Amino acid sequence: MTTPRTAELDKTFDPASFEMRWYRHQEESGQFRPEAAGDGALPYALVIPPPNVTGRLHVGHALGRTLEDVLSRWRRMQGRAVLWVPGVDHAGIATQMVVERDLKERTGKSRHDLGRDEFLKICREWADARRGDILNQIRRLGCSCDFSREYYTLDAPRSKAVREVFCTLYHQGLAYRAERMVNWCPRCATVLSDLEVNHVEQSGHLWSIAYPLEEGSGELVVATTRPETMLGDTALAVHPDDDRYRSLVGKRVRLPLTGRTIPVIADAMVDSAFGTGVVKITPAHDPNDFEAGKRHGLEELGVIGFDGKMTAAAGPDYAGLDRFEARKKVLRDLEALGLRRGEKSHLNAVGRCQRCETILEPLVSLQWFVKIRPLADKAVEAADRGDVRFTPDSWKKTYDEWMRNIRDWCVSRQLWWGHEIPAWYCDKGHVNVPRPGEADPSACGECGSASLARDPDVFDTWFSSWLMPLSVLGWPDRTADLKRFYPTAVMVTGFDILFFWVARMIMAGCWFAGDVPFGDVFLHGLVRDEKGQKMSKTKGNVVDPLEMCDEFGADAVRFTLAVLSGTGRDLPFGKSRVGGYRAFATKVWNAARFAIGMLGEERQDAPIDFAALGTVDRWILSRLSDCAGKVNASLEAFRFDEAANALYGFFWSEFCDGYVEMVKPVLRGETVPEAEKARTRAVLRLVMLDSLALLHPFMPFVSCEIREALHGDGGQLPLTPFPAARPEWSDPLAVEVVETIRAAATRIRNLRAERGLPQTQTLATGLEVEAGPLSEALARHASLLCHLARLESVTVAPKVDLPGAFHDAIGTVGLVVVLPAQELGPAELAKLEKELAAVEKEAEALKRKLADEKFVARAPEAVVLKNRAQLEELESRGRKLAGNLGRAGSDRT
RNA sequence: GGGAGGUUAGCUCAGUCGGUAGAGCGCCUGCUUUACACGCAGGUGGUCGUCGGUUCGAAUCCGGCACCUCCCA
Repeated sequence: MTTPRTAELDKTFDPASFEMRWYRHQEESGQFRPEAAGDGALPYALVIPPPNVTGRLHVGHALGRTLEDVLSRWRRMQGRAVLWVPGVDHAGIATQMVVERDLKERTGKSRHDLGRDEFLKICREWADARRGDILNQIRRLGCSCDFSREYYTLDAPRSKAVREVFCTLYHQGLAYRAERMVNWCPRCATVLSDLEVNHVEQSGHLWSIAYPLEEGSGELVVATTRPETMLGDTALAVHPDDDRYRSLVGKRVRLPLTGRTIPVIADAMVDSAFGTGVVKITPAHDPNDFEAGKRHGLEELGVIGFDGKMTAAAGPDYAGLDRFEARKKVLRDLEALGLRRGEKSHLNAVGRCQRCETILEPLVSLQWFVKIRPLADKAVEAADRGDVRFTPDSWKKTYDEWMRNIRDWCVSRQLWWGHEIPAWYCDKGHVNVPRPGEADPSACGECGSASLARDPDVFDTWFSSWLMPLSVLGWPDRTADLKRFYPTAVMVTGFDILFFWVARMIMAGCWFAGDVPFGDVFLHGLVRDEKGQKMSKTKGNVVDPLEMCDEFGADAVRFTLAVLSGTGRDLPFGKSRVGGYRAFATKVWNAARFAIGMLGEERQDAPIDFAALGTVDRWILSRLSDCAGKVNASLEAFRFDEAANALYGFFWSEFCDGYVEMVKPVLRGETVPEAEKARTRAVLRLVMLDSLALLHPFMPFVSCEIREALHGDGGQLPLTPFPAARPEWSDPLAVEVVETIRAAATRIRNLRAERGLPQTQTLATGLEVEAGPLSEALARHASLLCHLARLESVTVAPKVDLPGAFHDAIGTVGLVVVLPAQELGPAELAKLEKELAAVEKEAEALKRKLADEKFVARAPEAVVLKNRAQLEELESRGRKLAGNLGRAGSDRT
C-alpha cells in the first residue's frame, strides 16, 4: 500500500482526482478499524441501518450515513475506539418480487415452476452479486466503516440469532400460532403486519341495503362500504340501548342473494348514529366484526379467498369473481331485487399494501405472532430511565404513544426468501419448536411421530432487523465485540422507521440482553427536492447522491446534508445547494494554496508563544478556539448544522476574509522583521491545519488532500487529535480591537462607495477613543486599518479635529473621515436621514425604558447597565450623524 | 376520532436563560485586487400567522383561533 503524495495543489479544485485515492488509503491502512485506537481507548460503536439489497443508495441513506460518518470520524479523532459496522438487508418481499419478475421476463417461469430450492439459489446469487455494489456506494460517500466486520441480515450469524430469539420467545410463551384476522395482500400473497399497512383516505360510497325480516313484512336497512362482503354476513347488529330496534333483537332476517337467514343481535360496538344504526356483521372479513363474532359465537364464513376472488362459499353466482367485480354484481343484483335503498358518497380510509398499494383484504388466517406487551413495557421503562435518549426529544412522546397502544406482532410471511421459521408440525398437528441452542427435531416431542413437516413460511424481515445491533456484534455468542461494544453509542435513522425498527430494537435489546441497544437515537428528517416536493420516480425529481458526488465531490454533498440536517422534518436538497457548498470546498482549497505559497517548504510545527503574538494572531487563535468549542459542543448535541455552519463562518468570514487579508502585509512586507513573519507563518499554518482537522469529519477527502500538501505526514489526519477549545487563547481585547478595525474599514469603504469615490482614494481619517488599553491597541494597529481601508495614516486620540470631516461611531469609538469637498447626493442624504431617524427612535425607546421606575427596579442590573451603555452610544452616534447633516445643509446653501 | 410538528427576509431555515432579530441562497451596485469570478468589496430586504394573557419587557412562556404537514385509528 502506498501513501498518496500530494506535491502541490493544482490551481483548479478537482475532487474527483483525489477522493477515492484517499478513501482507499484510509480503508487499507486500517484507520477505520477500532484496533487503530489501542486497547485502552473508550469504545464508540454504531451499526449502519442496512440498505435493502434490491436498492441503490438514495439521498436518505446518504444523509444518515453522512451523519454517522461525521460522528465516527469526530470520535475517532478524539481517540475513541470507533466501530462502525456496515451491512445489507436481505429485504424479503422486495427481493422475492424482483427476482420473480426477472425470472418471468427471462424464462416465462414462475417460482413455483422452479421449486423452492432452485428459486432460493437464484435469489442468493442475485443478492450476493448486489451486496458489493451497495457497500461500494457507501464507500463512495466516504463512510469510515469497518468492512472487515460487514454483516448481512441473512448470513449464518444473523440466522443463528433469529432462531435463538424465536425459540426463546416460544418457550417463554410469547411466540404463538393462532387464527386471527390479519392484513392480507392478495397480490404479494402474504400476510403483513399492522405497520406495513398504509391507510389512504379515498372517496367511496356508502350503500344502503334492505334485509327483509324473516317473519312479517318489515325490513332492516343496513349501510355498508363493502356490499360484496354481505355474502359472508352471519348477523346484523344494533346497539342494545337503541329503542328503534329493541324489539327486533333475537329476530332473524333473510340475507338477500343467499337465501340464508341470520340473527339480529345487540352489541355495544354499534354506533347508533352511523347510517341507520344497523350494521352487518361479517366475521371473516372485518376486524371489528371478527371480534363481535367471537363475542356472539357467530360463524366465520369466508367468501373472499387469498387470491382476492370470491370463494365457493359466496355461492355459484359469485364464486371465482374478483372481489371488486363481485361488488358491482352484488349491487346490480340487489337493484334487480329492489333491495337497494340509496347510496351516498363517503370518505373512508382503505388499508393498502405498503409495497404494492394493492387494497388489502382482512382475512382470517393461521399465523405466528409475538406477544409484544411485556417487551414493550421494558423498552418504555428503559426510555423513561434515560438509558436511551431521543434527539429531537419530541420523538419520545411518539415512541411512548405507540408503545402504549402496541398490538401483537404478526411475524410469519408466506414467502420463500427469508429466515425459515424453526417450527415443525407432525401429522397430528402438534407444534415442535426446539429449545434455544437445540438441533432441529427428528420426531414429534408429544406423540413421537417421525413424520414432521417444517413450517413453509419465513419471518418478517424486521424480525431479523430488530436484533441489531446485538446480532451484528455476534450475539447470542459472548463475543469479544459484544462485550466491548454493546450497548452501542448511537443509532442514526429516519423518523419514518421509528416503530418498524428503532422501537423494536430497543425491545429486543432490553428483553434478550437486559440492556438497551444504543444510548442515543438521532432521528433525521426526510430528504426532499429543492422545492420541498417529495422525491418520486413518477415525478422524475429523484436526486441520485452518487451522481451528485461525481459532479460536485462527495465532500460537498456531505457538507450540504450536514447543514440541512438541522432543518425540520423535510430537508430540501438539490444541485444549487450542493453547488453552494462545493464553493466552500473550493474556498478551502484556494486558502490552502495561499498558505502553501506563504509557507514554502515549512513542514514542522513551530511552537506558538501566545504571549509574544500580535493582536491579529491572537484574534484568530481566539476565534479558532471558539470555533473548535462550538463544533464540539454542537456535535455532542447532534446539531450537525450548527457545527457545519460554525466552521463555514469561521473559515470563510474570519480566516479568509479577515485574517488572511490582514496578514498579507506582514508576510509580504519587506521591512517586517523575520521573527515577526515567522510567528505569523506559524499561526497561519496552525489555523490552517486545525481548520482541516475540524473540517475532516464533514469533508474527509479535501481535508486529507490539503493536509498532505501542507504537512505531509502520510495521511494521518483521520487519527489526528480533534481540536478542542483552548481557554488560554481567549483574548477579548484582541477581538474587540480587530472587530473595531474591520468595522471601521467597512464603514470607510461604504462612504467611498456611496459618494462614488474610487476605492483607492486616500482619505484623512481619525479614531476617537478615550485613553486606555483599547486606545493603545488601536494606535498600535493603525497601519492595519490603513491597509484594509487603503488609507495613508490614521490618527488615534481622544479628540480628532479634522475640519469638515464626516463623523460616525463604531460602538464607543468615534470615526472621523475627511471626504473631498463634495456635496452629499440626495440618495446619500436620504440614507443618512433614515439612519439618524432609526438611531433616534431606538434611543427614544431606550430612554423611555430607563425612565420607567419599574424597569429599573425589577430588571437585572446587568440589563439596566447594558441599556444605559447602549443609550449613551446611540445618543453619541446620533449627535455625530446630525452634525454631518447640519454641515451638509450648510454646504448646500 | 386521537396525537405530534410547523407558521420568522423573495426562497430554505437558525434563533441558547424572556432583554425589540441572524445565516445561506437570491437580488442590486462596483471590481480581471498576484489564493480563489465556485471570487472580492459595498448594499437592499422582516408588523416574527392571528387574537388575548403573564411580565418592567414576549419571536421566545401560557391560552384561544386560522392555515399547513405528518403519524396513529
